[in-house]
Amino acid sequence: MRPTTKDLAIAAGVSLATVDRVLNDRSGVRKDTVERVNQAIEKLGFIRNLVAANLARGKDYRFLFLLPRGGDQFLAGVVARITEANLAFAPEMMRAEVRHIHDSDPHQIANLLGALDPETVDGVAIMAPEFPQVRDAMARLAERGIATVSFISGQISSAPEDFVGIDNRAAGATAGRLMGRFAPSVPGKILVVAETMHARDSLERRLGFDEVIHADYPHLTVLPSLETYGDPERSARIMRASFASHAGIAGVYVLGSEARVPLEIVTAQPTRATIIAHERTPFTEAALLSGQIDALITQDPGHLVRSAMRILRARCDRREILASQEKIRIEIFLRENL
Amino acid sequence: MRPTTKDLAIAAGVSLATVDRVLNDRSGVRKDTVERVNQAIEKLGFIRNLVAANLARGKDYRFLFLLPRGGDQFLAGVVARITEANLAFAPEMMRAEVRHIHDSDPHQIANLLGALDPETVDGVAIMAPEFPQVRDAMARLAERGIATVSFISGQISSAPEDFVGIDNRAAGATAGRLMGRFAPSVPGKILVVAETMHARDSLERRLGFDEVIHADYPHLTVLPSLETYGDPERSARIMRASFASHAGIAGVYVLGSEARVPLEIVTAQPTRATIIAHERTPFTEAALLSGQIDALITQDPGHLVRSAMRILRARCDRREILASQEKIRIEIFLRENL
DNA sequence: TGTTTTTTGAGGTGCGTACCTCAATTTGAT
DNA sequence: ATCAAATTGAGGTACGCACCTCAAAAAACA
Repeated sequence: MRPTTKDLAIAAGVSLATVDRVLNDRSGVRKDTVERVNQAIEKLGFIRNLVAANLARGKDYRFLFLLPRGGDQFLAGVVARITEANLAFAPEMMRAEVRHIHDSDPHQIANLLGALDPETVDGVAIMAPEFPQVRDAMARLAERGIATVSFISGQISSAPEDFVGIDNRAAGATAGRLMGRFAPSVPGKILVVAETMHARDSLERRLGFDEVIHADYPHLTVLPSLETYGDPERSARIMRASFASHAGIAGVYVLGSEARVPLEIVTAQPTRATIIAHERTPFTEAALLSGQIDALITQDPGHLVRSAMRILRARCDRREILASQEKIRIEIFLRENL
Repeated sequence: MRPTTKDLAIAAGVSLATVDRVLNDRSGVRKDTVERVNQAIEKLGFIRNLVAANLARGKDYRFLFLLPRGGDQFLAGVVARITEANLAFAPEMMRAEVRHIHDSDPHQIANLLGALDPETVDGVAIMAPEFPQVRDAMARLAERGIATVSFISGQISSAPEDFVGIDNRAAGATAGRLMGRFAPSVPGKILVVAETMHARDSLERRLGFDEVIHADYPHLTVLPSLETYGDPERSARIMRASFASHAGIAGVYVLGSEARVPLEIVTAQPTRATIIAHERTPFTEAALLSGQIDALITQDPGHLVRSAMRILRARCDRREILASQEKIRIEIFLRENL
């Protein structure tokens, strides 16, 4: 059986009360006593029963996901996974809510973060573009004892362990490698379509993509990124224009998670181009199956959500995480492994 | 706050004892009383606090992983993940041990399974080839109240929800697709190397591989599978023979998880061939990074292990699992997304 | 109707920990 | 040595539930 606090007390030659003081680092214990208890912990291999601890404390973990408002299918998937995770984590006393933000309004975001009450929220996962105000607000949250992680789109400042998401440069490089290997080995042009190049994710993906293409597939020319601004009409217009002005488009790389319009335009062209897109949504899935898309680079929304919650919980408990479980993989989907 | 058994008792108009009898379906409660309690559960949205329940019961979950004896790097990785998972799941009172078996001795395996004591083992994850004896032994385990899942290599009989691992046909198909797209579009031959074609996994992978190649890349000819029987010398010999007798080998597909020898032989050849292998090990990883291997089809050992443990635990608790979390993905690794 | 059987209630104990109080002991400063 | 301050011990209650016992109430039967 696992050693309990009682065993600890006996082994350290102190009382339960003292063990308790050490474990929850309350004041009023001499240094050498603390040391003795810690040695006993080491010696017995004591693992604190967090389950019992939380029972006693009556604690549950309440987390918040701050996500951009928007009709994105990918985001919808994330929200669905949060709902699922609420069920899966209910026995472990974890709950998460979603709150939507205008991702172009740093002021609103900062205000929202500032208004969070440590009494009602234990941790926040934030998906927002980089703004100094947001970064500062996150820092202040930490001071007030609310755990934070950047979610999917990392803040520059954030340390790797505070970021839940993929390495977007590597994701772009992966897309580049696939494009290079899938496209014919003859000179051709690559169209890159993004919602906006103001987002850090897009920039990094493009960077990684270009690196690989330039290094290993010099016969391919990557054209300047087209920005759709999430507007279907604009999207269709600029894409048609590109096809009109560039002959020999061999591939299309859709950076963002909204691939519908770009895809329609491409498939309407007479020549076949290799298409690589990001994120798995009902739409991209169908397109991959039907052969319209050649490959999908994705991150698993379910994993993202659960990972964020586990990390926030570990932060609350001042515990280490199991790094290998929390590393979000850059997944490649072909029709066969969907 | 979440409703407790007390709230339930009040809402149902019965005593705590009766609620307890219903929850743990003990006998001695009239049908309509059971019904009333269940309605109260429904109405309040009562979720039993499994954590407290297990505390009270003093229960912990002890699982067993039955793995083939063998020096395979992939298997070594699995074992390492089990050790890790023991740490990660310790707060949830789950433990797992590894026991090695001779995977060619169904009798020994069946005996071992038969000797398991429900008092000391709550669940078993079994990685073993298909033998009637093993299947029967697994069925008998279930009767004795020990949960079982097939691990990595599924038994024919096993229902999908009793299997933790990937769809090997799809994995083979994925390899086929990559091979088809990576290899030059000119006639060529594909070498397939396996440890043994007696294992179901190998057969299925080959099947999926062939399907895709035949359907979409008719210029490629898939040669009969070479079997290494895990013997490096034999392996080297038959591969050299193949290269000697076949001109124009465009690709090599390494079915099993031991790619070292095949790779050495291939890279010693004057002509460059596309190489696709399975499983991520220190060796294949290095080979992918150095460009010797073109792609890796993998399943995540950490995910496999944790998934098996979560599923076994859910079985013990007679709970549903979160299917999306337990689906093991067929991962594709290129150098860029490693 | 009385009698047996079934069902229900009331209450207790314990799981491993948190957190509280109060008194006893030790320590440090003077 | 003396006194205040810091440290420690002993013991209690609680968390939500499982599991036990015993008695009371209700239902089923004769």
